[in-house]
Formats: sequence, C-alpha cells, structure tokens
Amino acid sequence: MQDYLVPLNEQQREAVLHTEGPLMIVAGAGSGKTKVLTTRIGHLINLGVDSFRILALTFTNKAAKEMKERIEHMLGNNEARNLYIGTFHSVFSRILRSDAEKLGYPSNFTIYDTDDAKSVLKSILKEKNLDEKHYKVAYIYGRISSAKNNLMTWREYQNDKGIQQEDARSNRPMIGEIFEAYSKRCFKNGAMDFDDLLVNMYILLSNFPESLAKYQHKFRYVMIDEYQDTNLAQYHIIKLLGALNENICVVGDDAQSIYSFRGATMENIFQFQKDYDDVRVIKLEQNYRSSKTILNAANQIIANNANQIPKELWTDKELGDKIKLVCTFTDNDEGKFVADTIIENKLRYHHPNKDFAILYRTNAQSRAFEESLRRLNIAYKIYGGLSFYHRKEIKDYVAYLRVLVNTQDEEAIKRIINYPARGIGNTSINKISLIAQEQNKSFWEIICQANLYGFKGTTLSAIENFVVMMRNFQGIIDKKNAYEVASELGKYSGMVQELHSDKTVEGLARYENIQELLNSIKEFTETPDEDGEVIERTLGSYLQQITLLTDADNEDEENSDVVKLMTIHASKGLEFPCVFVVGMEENIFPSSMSMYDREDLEEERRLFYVAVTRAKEKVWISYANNRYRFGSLVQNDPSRFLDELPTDLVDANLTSKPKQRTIFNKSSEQRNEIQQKKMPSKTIAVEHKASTNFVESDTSNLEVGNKVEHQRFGFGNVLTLEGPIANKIANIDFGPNGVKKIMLNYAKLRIV
DNA sequence: TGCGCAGGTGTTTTT
DNA sequence: CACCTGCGCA
Repeated sequence: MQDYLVPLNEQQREAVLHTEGPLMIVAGAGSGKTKVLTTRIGHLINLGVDSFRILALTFTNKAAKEMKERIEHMLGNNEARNLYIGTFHSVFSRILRSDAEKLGYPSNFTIYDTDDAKSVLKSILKEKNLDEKHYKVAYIYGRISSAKNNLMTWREYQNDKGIQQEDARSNRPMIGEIFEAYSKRCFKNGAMDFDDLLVNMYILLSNFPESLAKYQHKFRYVMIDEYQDTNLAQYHIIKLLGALNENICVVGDDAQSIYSFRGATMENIFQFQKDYDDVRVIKLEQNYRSSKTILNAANQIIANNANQIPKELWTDKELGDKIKLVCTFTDNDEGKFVADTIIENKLRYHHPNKDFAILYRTNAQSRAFEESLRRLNIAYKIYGGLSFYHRKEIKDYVAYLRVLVNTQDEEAIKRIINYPARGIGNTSINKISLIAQEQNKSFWEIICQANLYGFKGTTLSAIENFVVMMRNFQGIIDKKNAYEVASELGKYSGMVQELHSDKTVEGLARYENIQELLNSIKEFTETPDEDGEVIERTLGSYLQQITLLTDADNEDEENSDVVKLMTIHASKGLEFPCVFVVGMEENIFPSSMSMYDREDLEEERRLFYVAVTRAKEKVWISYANNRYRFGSLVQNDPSRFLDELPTDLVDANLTSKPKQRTIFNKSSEQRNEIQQKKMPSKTIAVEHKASTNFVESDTSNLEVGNKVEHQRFGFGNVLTLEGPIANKIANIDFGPNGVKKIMLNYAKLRIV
C-alpha cells in the first residue's frame, strides 16, 4: 500500500481509491474532507494521470490555495502547479477570457462586483424615472441575481407568468424591464457581473459544441468542493463538463449548507444521485476535530432539522470541557466577558491568541469585541467586512486602470471623470450619459467628441483635458509594465496628491492603502509565469483577478498570533481550539429575516451547527439582554436554539456579572411566562406615539414612584432604581408593554 | 460646481 | 449609530 493511504480510515481510503465514475462523498464536519480530496488528486497523479487534466473547483480562493499547497507537499515536485484548481468564478473567468469573442465580449472584459452592479442599476432607475425608495436597488439586484443563478434570461423573466405575478403583487412590475436594461448595459460596457461568469460559462458550453468538447477532453477528472453550496447554474455546468468521462467527484455536507440566499440548493445533492446509474456514495462520519462534548452537542442541534441526509458523526476523542453558556446584561458586557475570558484562559492554560475565534451572525456585531479586546491589549484581526479592494480610494484608483484597459466601461469612467475634481459635475455626467443612450454610442465615444454634442467653455476643455490625459496613458500601456503605468497614473491624475494632502488619520491610511495597491500590482507583474498554463501578467489579467479576491484570501499570516473575529459564514472550513459563539438572541440568531419560514429557520440552525463544529476543545455561547441596534437599546429574547442544547453538556451557571439570569435557572413554566411577557413588547412597543410635548427630562434625580413617558414603550411607573450613580438602571412598569430595565444614561425619558 | 448640513433610512450571510 | 441623499448656498 502506498504511504499516503496509510493515515486514512477505511471510508477515506475508499474515496481516494474510487477514481473512475461518479462519486459523492458526504463529509461531515471535521471528517478530513480536504485530506481526502487532496490525497485523491495526488493518487490520480501517482497513477499516471496527466496533471493538466484535473479540474478542482472550490468556493474560496483560500480553499483552492490550501489544496494546491497540500498536493504540492504530498507529491514533492512541481506537478501540482499544472492542476486546474480554483474557485468557480476564477476558473470560469479564465476560460471566458480566452473564449470571450464567441460570446461577443471583449477578451479583456471587466468584472463587476456587487457595488459596481448596484451602481449600474441605480443609473438605470434614474433613467427610467423610477422611485429608488420603492424599487430598492438591493432588492432588484437580488431578483436579477437569483434569476441568473437559475439560468433565466431577461426575456424568460419577462415571459414567466409566475414571476410576473410576483412582481405585480409586490407592485414592482418594472423589474423585468430593468433586468433587460441592466443586461444590455453590462454587455455594452464589456462587463460581466459575478453571476454572468456562471451564466456565460454555461452558454459557452451549451451553445458551442467545439468548446464543450474541448473542455470535456481537457478535464478528464472533475472535483467539486462544498457541493452543497452549488446553485442551478453551477449544477448544469458541472454536468456538462463531466458528461463525457463521468469522472465527477463531489464532496459536500448537507448539514453545512448555508448559502441558499445565493441560490445554493441541496436539491443538487439529491439530483446527483439520480443523474448517473452507478453513483458511488461514501459517507465520512468520523470527526477528527472536536471533543465528544462538542460533537454531541452539535449532533443534537442538527437533529432538530427535518431536512437532512441521515448520518452519525462520531469521535474517539476525550469528553472534554462542557460548553459554557453565558448571559450578560448588555452587548458591551458581552464584549468584556469574552476579552476577560481570553485573558483568563491565556494565563491558566497558556493558549496563544490565535487559539481563539469569536464568531457572530452579522458583521455589525464585531464592534463590542474590538473595543474590549483593544482595551485589554489583545491582538486581534477582523476577517471579512469591508475588503481591501472595496475601499473607496482603491476602487477609485482601480477605476482608472479599468478605463485604460476597457474604455467601454462606463461605470468606471463615471467614477473618475471628476475625481479629483476637475470641473465635470453631475449635470455634465448625466448629460453625457443621456447622449450616449440616444446616439447608441459609448460614454467614451461621446466625450472623445464632446465639441459635437453641445459642450462649451470650461466644461468642454475639462472634458477634453481628461480625454487627452487618458489617451496619453493608453499610449504608454504597451511600452511600460503595469506597475509603471499605475504609478504614473496616480501622479499625473492628481489622485496621489489629493490623498497626500489629507493629513487626517484616515487620510494617511488611505494613502498607505494606495501604496499597498501599487505594491500588489508590482508583485503581480513581477511574478514569473508558472510552468504550464500561462497566465498573462498584464494589467487586464490583474484587474480580473482582484475583483474575485476577498479579504479571506489575503495572506493568512498563519503564524501571526491574533484572536480572529469573523462571521460564521466566513468561518466555514476553519477550525480553532477555542470558540466564542456570541449574540445568541432571537432576531439576531436566528435572524429576524429568517424566523418565519421553516426552510430559512433550518438554514439558521445549520449555521449554528457550523459555528459549534469549528471548535476543537472549548466553546462559549453568549447572549446579551440589552443591545444597541440602530443606535437605540433593544431587548431580545435568548435564542430558541439555546433550548436545543442538551443540558447535560452545558454549564450554564457561569455568568459574567452577579445579576444575570440564565434560562436554565428557570422552570419551564417560568420560561413560558417570560416569553409571554416579552412577546407583546415586539408589537406594542412601536405603537406608542410619543406625546407632542415630549421633551427628554434630566433623569439624574429620578425617584421610585415617578411617572415617566418613553418614546416607544409609553407611560410607566418607576418600580426600583439600582446600579452605581454613573450608570443607574431603572425597572419601569410600562403596563401592557411589561416591565423593562432602562439604562438612564441612554434612554430618553420624560418625567410626567 | 462644490461644499456643508439636515434628514432619512437601514443590517443577514458573500463569490 | 453611521452612512447616504438631497438640498441650499457661495
């Protein structure tokens, strides 16, 4: 037996050795999925399969990179470099780049990220005179995106009875028309959005038999990671690619399907088994990551879902510590608790910072933890959130580069034509846009001949200067490398000067970001081509690459010793010795957007499952009674998921402050009482209308027995006062709205 | 055209 | 709270 097969268990080995024919690996959390995939690829190469003919698709660049590195390590030579391993989006963009002309796109097409796409939609709404408050950009983008993920064209969208009814019912009958305009505009701009990369890949394979044949022959073995996250477009592409050889191996875990909002459907898992006569299904059920306690708790959580493939995850690890459940008074206390606990565990058990992860449902929750960690001088890093390439100054700079590469890119021109300010304001921009529409020409063509379209005086010369400047840069694009072009661009456009003159802290940071951008361009242009698939080191290929990059893909600085903060979504695929799952409250987790639908709720539960199964040794779960949201204090019930935790695996007595209660201290009867009391506050609270003479009173001398008015809760009686003078808390009986704890420092009260 | 200010509005999750 | 938009003024 080969060395690399030895460390595998029976099922893992079986998966590696099953190289021919369709294979589905159902891989539970922590069951060695990546190990199997990489060993399998290494094994194929070892069997003599040409490494150029293996394709592996992942969802993140990080996963792709890790796979590549591990295979390289296993093989000990350069063969791994020839493998086609990448994200769906990056691999398809590479393929589309070489075949773009077939679809009528320029080969240096621009990739629009979500921001770009939304700004195109905004322009269209303006042109069509639609009310942006009713036709919300995010909503429209979502409609269009999910249509595309289901391989639906704008024409099909307009002709689909069901969809038209839906849009009519929501009183947005124009979406089909917007979809059409949006598609045409992107095409005219020589641009594809994220979804187009999938749609166009599908079109290429289904409409051009010679392309289909080419890639079917090229990719003799196809592997798909995180198969549960694929959508319909991806499903069809995979099916087409694999139809000739049927050597398709998909790896997934239905219990970790958490991207349905992006069109992912578990149906693909079931369909895969129906599509081929001889599908082999292998389940990996031994977990190598978590303690028994953690794994058992996770199993119990997921058992509450009706919709799942039956499997039993087990481990031979120790029982380990109980899960700790903690309730704090406010979100800031929650932050303090986490930071304190990290210090304590560092001291007592010698955990380094990097052993800890703080996982939350939404990015907005990170702030309380940032503050508390900073206060205790604990090094941390936030993953996700605003990625480097989404910062304004970077997008501005990149927009210049985009225009140089593709003058059709109207969005990019609009972004920079007046940045730095050079006297071409919104009025002129809109005018140019309109003329371009009417003349059926590109924005760029119009400004090249601005004198023909009624522009005069200072505006005309400003436009002409801009065109001349951009033409000059285009002139040097072939003579100098991408880095030189980019740095001269910064100098002569006035951008660098503009940023340099801003001496505020933020301004300085922006300036540094630009330097970092230039460095990354330099690095890209100077990296020699790898053997095999030649990646052009041009500005165009650089731009395509960065749009598909996310924060998670940045150099991970594996060794940097920092506490990691991220959303649970971003944590998928990762593991940490110690995990804090925070903000376990109704409306947050489960999200208020996903509470009223069984499917949505089950996805939230899978998300909770993902969070808990990230941990190897220790898990803390916390929630706060009071939390700032939208600037005001709100109260949420403890998450319903907490009730699903097995009590014998949880230590719920731990509290960060003396006065907390935990739901486990209450009898079920009391628990019902709490719920009943709290329920109405959600509905009635908004119904109270503050009196017209509502003026915030000075509450520093508030006394028990005072009558007060609260803007949302209405009129109430002060029952008790507690806490230090600097942070007094009043218990106030708001009658039908129940008794509330009100922090006088924050709440606005009128003493009646 | 550009700047400052008031007012309104919104937060799931991401390639 | 924090961002964005629209409006009025120089």
